[in-house]
Amino acid sequence: MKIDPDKKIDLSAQIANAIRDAIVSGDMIVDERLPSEAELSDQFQVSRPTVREALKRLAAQSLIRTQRGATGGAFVNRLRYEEAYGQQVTTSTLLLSMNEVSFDVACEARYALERACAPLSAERRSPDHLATMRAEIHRQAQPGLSDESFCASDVTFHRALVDGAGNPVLSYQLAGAVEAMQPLMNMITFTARSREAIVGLHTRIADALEAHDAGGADQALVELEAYTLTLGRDVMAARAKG
Amino acid sequence: MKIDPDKKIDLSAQIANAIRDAIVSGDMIVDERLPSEAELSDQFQVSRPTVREALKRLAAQSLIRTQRGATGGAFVNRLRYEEAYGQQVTTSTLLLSMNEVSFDVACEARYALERACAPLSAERRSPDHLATMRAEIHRQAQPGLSDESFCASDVTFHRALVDGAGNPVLSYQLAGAVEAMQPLMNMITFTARSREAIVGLHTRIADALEAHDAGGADQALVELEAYTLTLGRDVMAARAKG
DNA sequence: GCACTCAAAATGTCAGACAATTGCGGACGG
DNA sequence: CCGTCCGCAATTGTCTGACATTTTGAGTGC
Repeated sequence: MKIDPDKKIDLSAQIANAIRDAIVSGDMIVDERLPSEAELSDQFQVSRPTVREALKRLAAQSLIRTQRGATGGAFVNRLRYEEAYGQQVTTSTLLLSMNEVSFDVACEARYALERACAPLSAERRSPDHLATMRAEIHRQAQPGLSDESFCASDVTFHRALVDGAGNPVLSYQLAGAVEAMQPLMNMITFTARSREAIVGLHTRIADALEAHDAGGADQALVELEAYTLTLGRDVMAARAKG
Repeated sequence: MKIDPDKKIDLSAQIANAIRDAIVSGDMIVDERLPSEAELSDQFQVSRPTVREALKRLAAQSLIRTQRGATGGAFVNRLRYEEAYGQQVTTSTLLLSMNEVSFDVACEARYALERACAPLSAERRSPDHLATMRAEIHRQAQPGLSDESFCASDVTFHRALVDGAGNPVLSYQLAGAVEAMQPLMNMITFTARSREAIVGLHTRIADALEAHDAGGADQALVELEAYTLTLGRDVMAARAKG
């Protein structure tokens, strides 16, 4: 961890990569303190601003955290699920919006992943998860709800479904897929009739999970995917025409 | 986009967040040029090093790219799948290694997600995907292969399975789950007998996908998950004893 | 023994300068 | 008229040095 030739890429990027590799490979463990900025600049033979740019790169990825004061410094950060969620959602959202991912493709991915969770969720969902789903269903049935709020509630409902599987790795992976869909879903205008259909399917999902009925949940998800797809296609068709 | 009070968090973080929000919200579009560092420091009323730290944070997340020279500057970067893959894998790997995720939980998540891809892959896999799988199966049957190479080949095989679904969003989401498992898989010592069993299951998966047999692929994946689980548990038991 | 003060260490921020790179336009020659 | 070359200007990359701010801990006085 001392390589800094006259490569073409930034010194700060090289230093950040060197430290990142040390962290990922396990050479530096969680909560271990990095050398101070002055020591690093001495060690890498660069100036302090360059070291700082490297540290900011790492901080942006939540690989380190910094603390001021006498016993302060930069520390290897324990990457928590909540932080990782946020980055995942941001990245997934941008991927979808910048790469002209069609509604169909995104929808297919989302429901394929959710259906992977459904059997586990049917087995393990807690009363808490069921309560969250019931509450969101109730909210979605309110007449005055805006389209944005309806979508937000939809996301909460589906996240409860995913979390019900009791597998944090699955929850983490799914967070991106489900939440990144929200901007696409927000384009849909939910009529009273379509809301009724969705609430009905949500109810069937919650009922099936409560009854530990994996097959029923899967079937309802398949129908929900098909219905969501038609709603999305209607929007696209209307947009193409208008 | 001009908020900089005397908050407690770094100015560079605030500036980075402001610009990130502008990008995520769509206020800045792909390939749009940001103001120069001098202009930004003027606009935000901070010094140029502070602006640079903010830009490095964004660059670390692949949100912008920079270019030197007269017509250079910082540009909103089109986030590509390949870049996102890398970050996803790094993040997932660290999440697993830093949060004491058990082999069982990681394994369950991985196969749940792969099984979500299997039906789509059975429908759409190209000859290319099949050829990749066959090649990796052949490699895995070589006697002199190291455990690491066997694991790497395993990852390639499963990525071909996932890519066969023809859904880039799915591929992106799965990349993290599959590749982040590799360090855990590397702990396993693959005996000749266990390799034979795995190669057999891989062959069944490839055969099923070639025959467009979603059910067969799913069944083989279920068996592969169960078998991988026993291998992992043996390692854990041996480690606990020794 | 307790509270207060102050020094030291570290990060955060600033100002100014120079180096390196790159595109563009103008000058020059054919 | 056209092409080539040179140099300038704009921009990022890097360095130096300084000061501000925060935090801890040790010393000091009561």
